[in-house]
Amino acid sequence: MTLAQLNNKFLPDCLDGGMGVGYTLHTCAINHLCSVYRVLAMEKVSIKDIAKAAGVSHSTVSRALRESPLVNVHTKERIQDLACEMGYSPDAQARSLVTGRSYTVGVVVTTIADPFVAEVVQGMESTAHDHGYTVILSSSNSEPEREIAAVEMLRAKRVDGVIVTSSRIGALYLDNVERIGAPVVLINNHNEQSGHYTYTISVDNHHGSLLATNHLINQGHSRIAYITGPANHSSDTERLAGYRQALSEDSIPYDPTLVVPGDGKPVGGMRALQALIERTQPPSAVFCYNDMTAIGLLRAAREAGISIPGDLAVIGFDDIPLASFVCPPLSTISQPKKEMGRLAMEMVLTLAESDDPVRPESSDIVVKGKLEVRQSTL
Amino acid sequence: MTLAQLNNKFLPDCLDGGMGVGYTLHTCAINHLCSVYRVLAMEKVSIKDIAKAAGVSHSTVSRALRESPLVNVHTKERIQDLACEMGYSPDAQARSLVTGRSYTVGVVVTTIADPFVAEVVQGMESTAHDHGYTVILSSSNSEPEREIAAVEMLRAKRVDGVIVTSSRIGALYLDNVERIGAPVVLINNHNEQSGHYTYTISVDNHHGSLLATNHLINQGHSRIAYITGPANHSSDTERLAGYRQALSEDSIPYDPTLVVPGDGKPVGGMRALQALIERTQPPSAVFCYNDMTAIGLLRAAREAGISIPGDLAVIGFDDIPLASFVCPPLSTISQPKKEMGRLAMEMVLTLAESDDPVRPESSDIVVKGKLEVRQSTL
DNA sequence: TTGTAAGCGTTATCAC
DNA sequence: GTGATAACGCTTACAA
Repeated sequence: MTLAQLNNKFLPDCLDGGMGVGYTLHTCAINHLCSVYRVLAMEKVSIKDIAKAAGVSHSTVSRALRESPLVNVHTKERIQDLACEMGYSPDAQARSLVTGRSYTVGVVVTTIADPFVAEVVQGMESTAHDHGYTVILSSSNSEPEREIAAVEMLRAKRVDGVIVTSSRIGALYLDNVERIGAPVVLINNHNEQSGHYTYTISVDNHHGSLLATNHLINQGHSRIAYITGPANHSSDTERLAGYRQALSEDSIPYDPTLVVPGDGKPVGGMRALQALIERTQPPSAVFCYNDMTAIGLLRAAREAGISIPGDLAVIGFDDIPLASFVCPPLSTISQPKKEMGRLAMEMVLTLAESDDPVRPESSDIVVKGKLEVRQSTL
Repeated sequence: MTLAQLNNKFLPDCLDGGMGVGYTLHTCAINHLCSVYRVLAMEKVSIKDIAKAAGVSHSTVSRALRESPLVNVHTKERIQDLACEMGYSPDAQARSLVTGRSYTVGVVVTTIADPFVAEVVQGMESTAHDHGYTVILSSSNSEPEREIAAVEMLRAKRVDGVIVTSSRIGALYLDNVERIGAPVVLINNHNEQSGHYTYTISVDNHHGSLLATNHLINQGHSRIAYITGPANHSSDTERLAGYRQALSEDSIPYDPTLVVPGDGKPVGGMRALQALIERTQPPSAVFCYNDMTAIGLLRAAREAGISIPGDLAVIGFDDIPLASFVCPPLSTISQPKKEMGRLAMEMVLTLAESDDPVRPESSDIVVKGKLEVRQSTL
């Protein structure tokens, strides 16, 4: 059976919908047809191959495949069937080369293994998907040079936009941002001296901190400790400030020795608990920079025989999925993670799709966290 | 100052290393130079622009930028400096179009918010990075048609390979796999009737199940329940089989009523506990399909006032990060998640880079889990 | 050592 | 309606 003969056997309902971007081709029934087609499909079939087989020019094929009205409905169908039979898959790169849009956005994270990050990324991916975009994932491991290398790589891949979570890069970054050509939005940016000419999504750390500290105060605590996060993160500075404001609003004197250093990870929380219980006058409650810190603290407390919340009330920040499953379930400030991912993606797509060459100077969305009361403070 | 004049001001140490793929361009000191360059960088600069500025042909530029030996060392330097100054970024898509390699692999997951998946993906991403590849992430939400659409999209993006985790697609898939043109490796494939002409990485479910059940038996238990995972997953079938074999090896009669349905999620575990304690003769130990199930069960037990492991010993499967932090810390079978991600990525890259057109019929790597004893069984 | 030209798979602008 | 033809930015023979 020759190719010409096969080409005459058109399948009627080969396509199950408009081809649009051409991703629905797979549904055609040809899958189960003559194995000769398999072989044909092996060799990448291009628009030109279809043109040759259909006896038309490649531009006609292009039009037919993109549902252009500028093509005879009959030949359009014929071409679509043929494309389907031959196992055609449009080359997104070639298309991007001429259209200038890749329908791809780059996402730079510290590590995807961080449950907080993972949920944010899920929000991003799903909204990207809804808009017909795909996501390139890149990890920075919190190393600035890896982060900037990732951005450069994304530039080479001609992404339509970039989202960076928990960026460590500040002023140095901005120069690169201007060169990248695609919009860059930062989510929970951790750098102190940024905040000019950028697009950001971030949680209101100060507000969340007020919620957490006030909750502890309302529970009757007045000796309240704060375990810090990693140094030089603006989020930590802001959370500390909120903690101090809550204290002062209730006329509770601020005791700097009750601020003990952590690192945003369980081990930091474990060490912090040690430091706290060694004090002559330990606190009755503690507000931790984040849930991971609180969870480490919880674990150390269990090992040290300290009852939570009896001896010590504990509240965290983030509301990672783990928080409600630890023992006791952890009170915390819930960040709308998926929502933030969604917002970041929508912002970057809006920027990418605006044909207005001059973008707004900056755009910063601040979302508010929510107090989640669980057993660790009751 | 004209472009020509600027072009004469070559920066000496503009590049800090071999250009290779051209991702190190950003490090050049020009960042802080004349703002005229900024403007130039705004308009995408191509190899031809550099050629024009340098007064050579664009092929010479191409060679210079790729460290080809076929170019005068002096002009090479001149061109590299120029490229750097002008803020050149190579177009990976254009390059891919001609070389046929995109240095990109697609990763399809159920959801990245699953901590198990996230860790596997981290293993993938980091080894991809080490090999100079990038990762496109796509979520299937466990919906077969979304999964297959994702694969089709990846085909359009001309990825060099695809990794699918926890695939639900079976025979139907294989046809598509043959058409994709790029190697596809499945990791912890969940489909019953697959297992021919594919490349897979999976954990030895049967073996892990033996470990878990034997551990419970060694602890003196003989009434041991099993909470199943989602229906029709081969992993569940295999774990159940391992459980049964362990029982029979110790001459413990198999009681089908001790196998209660779960769904692989906490809620399934919570419901399962309810079912167990309502029995006249409840089990003294329970082996859960996975950690999420066990964690739900733990929580329900706490609420029902059942002591773990006093009243009921519990063991899970997976060893997600959460497992060691719940209360009591959960005994489980640890899957080498990052390792599996690494193996999958290396397999797909090996397949992609082998210029041998005929690939091995199939290649299946089975890794063994490890018993992780914690307080929930002691 | 360098330049010319062809081509990768598209879309887009013209004519016809 | 359709078909040449020219891009898009790059690599790579083949010539010079």
